[in-house]
Amino acid sequence: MAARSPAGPLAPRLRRLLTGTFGLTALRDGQRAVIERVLAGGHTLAVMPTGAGKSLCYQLPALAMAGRAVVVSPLIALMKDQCDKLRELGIAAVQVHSAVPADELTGALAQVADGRASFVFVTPERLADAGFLALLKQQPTRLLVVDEAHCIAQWGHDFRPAFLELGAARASLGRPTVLALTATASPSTVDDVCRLLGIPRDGVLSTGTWRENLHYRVDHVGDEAGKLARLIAHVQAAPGSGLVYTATVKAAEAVSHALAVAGESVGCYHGRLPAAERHAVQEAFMAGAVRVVVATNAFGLGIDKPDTRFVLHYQMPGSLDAYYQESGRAGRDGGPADCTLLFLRGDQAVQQFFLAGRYPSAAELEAIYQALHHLPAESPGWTVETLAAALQRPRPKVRAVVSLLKNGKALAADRAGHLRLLRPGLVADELVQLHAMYVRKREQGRDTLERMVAYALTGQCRWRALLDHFGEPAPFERCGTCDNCLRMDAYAGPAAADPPAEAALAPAVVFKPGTRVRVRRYGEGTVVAADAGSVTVAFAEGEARSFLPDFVKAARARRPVKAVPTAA
DNA sequence: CGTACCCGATGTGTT
Repeated sequence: MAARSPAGPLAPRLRRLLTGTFGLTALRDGQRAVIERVLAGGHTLAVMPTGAGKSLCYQLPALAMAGRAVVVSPLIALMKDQCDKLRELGIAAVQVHSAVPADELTGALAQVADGRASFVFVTPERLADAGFLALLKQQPTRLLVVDEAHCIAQWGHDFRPAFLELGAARASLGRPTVLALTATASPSTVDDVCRLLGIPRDGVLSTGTWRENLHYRVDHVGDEAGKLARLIAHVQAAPGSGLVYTATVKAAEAVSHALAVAGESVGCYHGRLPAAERHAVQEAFMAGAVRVVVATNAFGLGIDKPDTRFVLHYQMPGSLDAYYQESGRAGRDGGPADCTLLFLRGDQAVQQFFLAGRYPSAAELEAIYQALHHLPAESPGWTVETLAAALQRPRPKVRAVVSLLKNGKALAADRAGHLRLLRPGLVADELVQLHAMYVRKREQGRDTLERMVAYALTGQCRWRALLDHFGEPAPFERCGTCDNCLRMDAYAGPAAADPPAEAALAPAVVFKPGTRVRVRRYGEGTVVAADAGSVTVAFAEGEARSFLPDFVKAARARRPVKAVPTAA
């Protein structure tokens, strides 16, 4: 999967473009392999960290191909940025989204229709619009770029289903070369993206996830008050700029207030703030006028402050993907940075709550499907909006169901957005089958959350846990810098250097093979093997399973036995 | 208890 630059000089036309148009003398690691593969027509998913020069990976081949590139981006702000930069280079770039002023939009659409625009920046919602797609199809598209492609997996199945319709859009555009770009992708995300966009397995080029300057740690806390006190102490002790992530708007406001009271230079950022205020907080953070920003996951995409020295999580996110994305915003300048998760077991419930409301229920699917059989009064057909209003359901849910039915070829939308059933009269069984995807997604979501918790509870090297999750081999035995590695060093005995003051017993205990233990929900068994990260237990039925040490207790004592350190 | 686009309703200030 590693992106390796092929030997030999760069093709002259690429070199001319690189120096002439972009004023650069050389390509960076990983860029060349992506660019040459795309130029050869290979569908590609490029996984490279923020700041590694992802933009050039699509801009250079698009110009070299001398055809049009359609660039899908999840955020209007990102599109504006990229579009403006290309225009400054004298390149014909247009953008089509709701924030484009009417006069500019007219010109942009004209340039889309007659093919003058070399780059067309669009939201996935635009690309799902039949009217816009028809306009786009008047001219050939050579390259389809999907920026921040992990959004397909992260948002496509519920929050912004238009991402899942990229598959249909691609087919409709005549299957141009596809280039998907992202900074983080676990195997399951890679799978989603590749399947939707028709990217083959060998089209995944990755520069690797490990960054030795990030120091991970998990602080286990017993209650909310203790957590807040710990957070304040952390922030006060930490040098430089930093981010504090919370799971809710309410917590973001409470935590930023508490930090302000404690005398910290702090801003607050979440999706419920007016755009102007969000902008002001972001600018102040970037300029260093505010040292710390407390934010929900609204703060992230497109933000790059390389000298961010710490990222603290006040509440766990719902997945290790999200945790790595957010914590990975620290230390992009290569300098040392701390990534700390304040772990309170009860915080898992917040994520479970989000998960419970994420996907439409079978009853919702049924109600929406049935309503589509009857035309609304005095109207040529249902739209997502009128349907949501008539059924008094949240619009995101209606959108998700409509998208599911479209992908199942049971529904189509015309250019005005009116919905038409292609397969009326589906029986309950067939609807259940359609709904099965949501059931699977919910189960997946539970597993994903469990893995986040497992990361917090593990006694193994944090970087190993992260790399395992991203399906990458670790280039080391232990990172040597995370909290667990420091603890293991402390265990190693007096020979080791001074154990750090914060080194305490890991929450995980290590059981000797042969110990009788009791496992929650599984009953009594015998330890077969164990390390700091997991315990394998054999049960009477002859089956052996592995568990997190926290779930395993000594059979008689009914409480964790004292840690028996094995050779670390 | 979170994440964004989009679009139409309503409001504000200019000619």
